[in-house]
Amino acid sequence: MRDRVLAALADLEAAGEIPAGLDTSNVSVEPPRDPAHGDMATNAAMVLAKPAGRKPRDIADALARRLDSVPEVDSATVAGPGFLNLRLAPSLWAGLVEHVRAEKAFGRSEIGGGERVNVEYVSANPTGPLHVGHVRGAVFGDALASLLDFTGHAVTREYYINDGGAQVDVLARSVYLRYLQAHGREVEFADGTYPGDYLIAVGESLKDEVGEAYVDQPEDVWLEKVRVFATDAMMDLIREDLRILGVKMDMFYSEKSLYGTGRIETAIERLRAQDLIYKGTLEPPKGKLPSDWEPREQTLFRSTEHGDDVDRPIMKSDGSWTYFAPDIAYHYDKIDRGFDQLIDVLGADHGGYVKRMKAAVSALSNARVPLDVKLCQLVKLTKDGQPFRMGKRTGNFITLRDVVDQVGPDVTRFMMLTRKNDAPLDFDFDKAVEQSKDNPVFYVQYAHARVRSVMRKAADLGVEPGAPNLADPAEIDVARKLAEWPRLVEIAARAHEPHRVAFYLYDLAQSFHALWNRGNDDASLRFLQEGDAQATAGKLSLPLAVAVVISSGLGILGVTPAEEMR
RNA sequence: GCUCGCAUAGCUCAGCUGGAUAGAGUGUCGGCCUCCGAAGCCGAAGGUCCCAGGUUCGAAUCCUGGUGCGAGCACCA
Repeated sequence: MRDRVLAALADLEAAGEIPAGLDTSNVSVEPPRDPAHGDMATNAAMVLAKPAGRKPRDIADALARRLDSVPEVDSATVAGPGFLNLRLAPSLWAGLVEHVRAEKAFGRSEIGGGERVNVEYVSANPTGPLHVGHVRGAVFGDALASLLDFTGHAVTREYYINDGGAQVDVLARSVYLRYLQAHGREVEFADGTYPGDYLIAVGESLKDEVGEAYVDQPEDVWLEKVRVFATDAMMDLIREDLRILGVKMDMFYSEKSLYGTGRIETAIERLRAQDLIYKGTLEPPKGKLPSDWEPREQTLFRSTEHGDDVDRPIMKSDGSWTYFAPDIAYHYDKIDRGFDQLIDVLGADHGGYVKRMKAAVSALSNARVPLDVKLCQLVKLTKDGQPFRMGKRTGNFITLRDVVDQVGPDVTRFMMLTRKNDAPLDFDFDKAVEQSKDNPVFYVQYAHARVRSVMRKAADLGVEPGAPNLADPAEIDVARKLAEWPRLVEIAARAHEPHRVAFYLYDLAQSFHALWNRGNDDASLRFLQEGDAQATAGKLSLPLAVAVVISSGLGILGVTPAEEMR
């Protein structure tokens, strides 16, 4: 439609009514907020008034005369300060609905242009099963990846395994204690070990594997072996957790695999070549000083050159790498693999980490590869009106499995996407289980199920969908909502905001339910026209088109469209 | 103290990257099932879009400065 308007503008230009060479990039042609204004509206006259040296109303009038003669436009009227409202012919809506019904890929786009995008998400430490805090990031990252895929990007979904740091040693020692326990020894879980019950089984299977080989042996005999054994076991747990949530990764990338290969050194050298690495002593942090602060000379990355607030240590004073160094190497590896864009999905507690990582990626890629870090805020779990508390110390926390077992993967995923990622999310267990209208998942699935129900009945009657016949405002309303889908997908993809899809689906379901209920009052609006196969055929395309969009939208979110509600 | 994020109806939140009279859900009040599934629909009431400036035809949206809340802030990842 925008093309029509631009063509009309070109006509005006040719006719000498407006000056040539105007910048039309700000001209928008969109459905207006208030449908009473028309089907489409353009701000062309207001945008162009100033550069053209004409009054907005004059341009709008001239444009209206041109557009009136376009066949798809029923009427073009000037309103307000210079808006041009277009009323489109019903036949155009019918054509759209038919298109959507026949074209299952409606909404898919190629705006990504095959750009290679790496989405890293979850990346939970391999020290235990995933808990609720991880679920949000997992669902968000997964939906974002699907959204980018839907819009023509070549997406890689990736999990970074932090198996190189001190926390996996802690894990290994904790498993060792369980191993001793499996041999009947009395053990004590000191601070700084993981007491979770989930390690009992790991200790036992370690016993099955090595027998008594590690009992009463010094740490240097078993630590390395137990670490590998334990992290493998934890990753199996995590993979299983992801599976029940319906998250599929393309790639698990091990931090440990970076060590001893010179890759960290290579990445650091690359920074050094740009004079971004130096030895120095950081200023103490402003405000409250940590009690044990003392100045230390460290190897630092000059991240301030790339927008960070202070330079960051990459090497500890004892000469070993900080966690930041392998992270730099890991991101360098992503750049090296040829990605055009990187996205990290992290928990909100990593906020302080964003600038330094962006600085590193900017430096390593000569500012070629953008890194977008999406921080997911906390999930506040409530049940019976009471907040759930998780104690990491006690090893007592709500696991992903607890949530999925109780409410199912579909509800879990949808609920996690009903808030934008940078706002905290309330997850109410009772409502999630309740399956009532408080629960938006069911509202959307219900719409889909209603369509399927109609189709089953139509099939019984032997009626096939035919050319759509739309007349009633409620029908046009649904069609209009469908027409927004491709544009919404593009906006959501550009903004990296999959939650927009969830809200859109709710809106679409709403206008569909409204139409459905209009059928209660007005029999002519029912999809199944009793005893009139031809009329029924004309009605079936619209609900089918709705089902097409709902299922591809839910597909992006990773939620199953329901065939029927039970 | 610094950094990042958030602030919109009683409550929980959308708001299409600057458009017209700011929208849903929930709660309150009032209606709709001999009917393709009422797990639904329709209507009413409810607003200083945190405050103050600025940018322009036009601001909830962009900029500056405040206020409040949250998260983070040197050899932990």
